[in-house]
Amino acid sequence: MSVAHTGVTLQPTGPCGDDDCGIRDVLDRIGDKWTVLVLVELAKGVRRFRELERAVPGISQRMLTLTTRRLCRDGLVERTAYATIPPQVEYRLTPMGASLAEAVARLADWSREHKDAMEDARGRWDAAHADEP
Amino acid sequence: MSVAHTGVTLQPTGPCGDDDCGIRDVLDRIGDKWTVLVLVELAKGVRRFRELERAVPGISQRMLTLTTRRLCRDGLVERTAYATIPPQVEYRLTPMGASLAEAVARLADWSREHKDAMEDARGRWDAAHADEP
DNA sequence: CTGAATCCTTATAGATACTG
DNA sequence: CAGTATCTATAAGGATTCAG
Repeated sequence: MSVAHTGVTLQPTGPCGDDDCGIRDVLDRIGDKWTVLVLVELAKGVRRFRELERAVPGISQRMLTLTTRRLCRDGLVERTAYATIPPQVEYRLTPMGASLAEAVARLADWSREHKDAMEDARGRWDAAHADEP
Repeated sequence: MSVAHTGVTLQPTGPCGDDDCGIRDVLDRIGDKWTVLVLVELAKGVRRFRELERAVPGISQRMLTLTTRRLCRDGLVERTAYATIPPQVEYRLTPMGASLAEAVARLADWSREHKDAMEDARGRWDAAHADEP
């Protein structure tokens, strides 16, 4: 399980620069525009393609296809296709995908907790730098 | 706003449909290429501009400037400039920044725990789809 | 040393039309 | 319904130069 509640888990001289501590790996996967939204929606239960499309407003068919495929490829989502007419495809999180969704939800917690403080900070910053180019 | 014209403007994705859980908010902030790396480096202690540049290999001066400025603006990092010659500028995490770094470290934990499983999954997927376009 | 100002390349994603 | 296939727009990031 997790370690270190006292600070960021890092090695003393910290190779978080050269080949980092795994942070870039996750972000390369969920850092895009749609992945987490699909992930979070699937965390609510099994969804069909069209259901996902409606549940994630603004996503294009193309991006949903690419996003789900990447998630499947990474073993985070399982795809089940039924040879019916019209076709029917179900997506569901794998256990690994669910654990990622869980970890991501923690970040969302952080966001909600600090949203106001950050907006205040931005307000102050913008006010203090209102003159500069 | 005065930051916009310099280049970095992570486009807001808008509310995540019915319930914006805050996930997009965080990712719009740390989902870029450099922010978390700088964040994690600063979690190790106070750093000067050049120290950061060396500690985060591959980052350009421009991106380091933009990244630190954004972090400062959001109240995650505090900047202290000394009017020496040559100039000397120190960056350090605020408590809020430290708490974000902590949350991000949890995600890194997840990554390390599942890195192998994901690579296996990708290997299987690629093998199973070796023929298709 | 710590930036700011420009120009330029390339990922990423949006729009649209087509298909089994 | 669940995708493919193109084409295009945009902005994120890189390289370089200049400045306090």
